[in-house]
Amino acid sequence: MRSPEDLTVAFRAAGLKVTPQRQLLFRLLHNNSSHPTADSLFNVASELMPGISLRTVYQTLTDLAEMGELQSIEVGSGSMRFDPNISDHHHAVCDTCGAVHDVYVTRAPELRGLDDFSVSDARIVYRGLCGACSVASDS
Amino acid sequence: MRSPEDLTVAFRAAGLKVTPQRQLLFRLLHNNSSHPTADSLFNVASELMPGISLRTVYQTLTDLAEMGELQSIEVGSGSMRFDPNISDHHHAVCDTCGAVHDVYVTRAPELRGLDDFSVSDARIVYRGLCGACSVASDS
DNA sequence: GTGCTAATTAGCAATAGTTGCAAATTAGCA
DNA sequence: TGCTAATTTGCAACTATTGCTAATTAGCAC
Repeated sequence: MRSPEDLTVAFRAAGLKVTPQRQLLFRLLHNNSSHPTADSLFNVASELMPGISLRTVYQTLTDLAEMGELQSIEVGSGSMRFDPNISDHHHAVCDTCGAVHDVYVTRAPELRGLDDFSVSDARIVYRGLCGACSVASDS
Repeated sequence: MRSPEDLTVAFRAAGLKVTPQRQLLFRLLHNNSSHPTADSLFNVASELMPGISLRTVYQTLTDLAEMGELQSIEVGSGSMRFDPNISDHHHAVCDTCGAVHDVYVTRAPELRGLDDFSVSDARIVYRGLCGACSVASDS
């Protein structure tokens, strides 16, 4: 995702308005690698801007995703997560703490059984134990 | 997933009862590669056994998944899908018709950025156009 | 076959996450 | 400064799923 400043320009160029709510969300998402849900973002945003609505958070996330500034990912936690890292990468989810980590895959897997299918996107979700939880379970 | 006959034995061995509802679902799932949702199974089951409850379909799917006879998969369609194919494979989803196909991957991808994470499972979801939809869009 | 008991079913309420809608507000332009 | 379309908010609605409970039933012992 681009910087809040760049997004301000991009939003205006797309005929979208730049409101204080959106600026706040731009800042909260920039360089955010926590893969937040709409709700967790709403909680943080509410501290800084009491009265902001969850609906607005959803709306802005949808706008950003439509502009290609965000990736929305599903990792089986029940709610959608948003990732401002739009480089080609995948995700690893800790079964214990639920944390989501970015993963880069160097060798594209080779497919079988996909004779008649043109692939436009591939997403890998790894599951397992993250470092911290793996240490915690040694006892 | 094992045959309805084998599942009957396995359920009883696990202290679970084998009801007509469950037997019907065993049959509907056996060799089923359509990756059905609970609701789509319920619709088919209702034709054959009017009065069967959606709740029972969910319950039986949960039981089968817990016994390792079914894989539950999420492909972003909003609802869980169930796959009686429990061999090591992945899925390809057509963006046009929504059909889900089984995919086998021969070469495990090599990871970067996962220093401290012990992977226990990996799931790949491909998106694109299936053969039929790709033909249909040539015009 | 009969009876017992725990498992199951069905129906409905409840929940979580998300989206639709409409009135009031506001950004951004002329 | 004023206009207008975009936005925000609050709430209702919606979908997929699970919780709960009374009534039913499978499967065992006899």
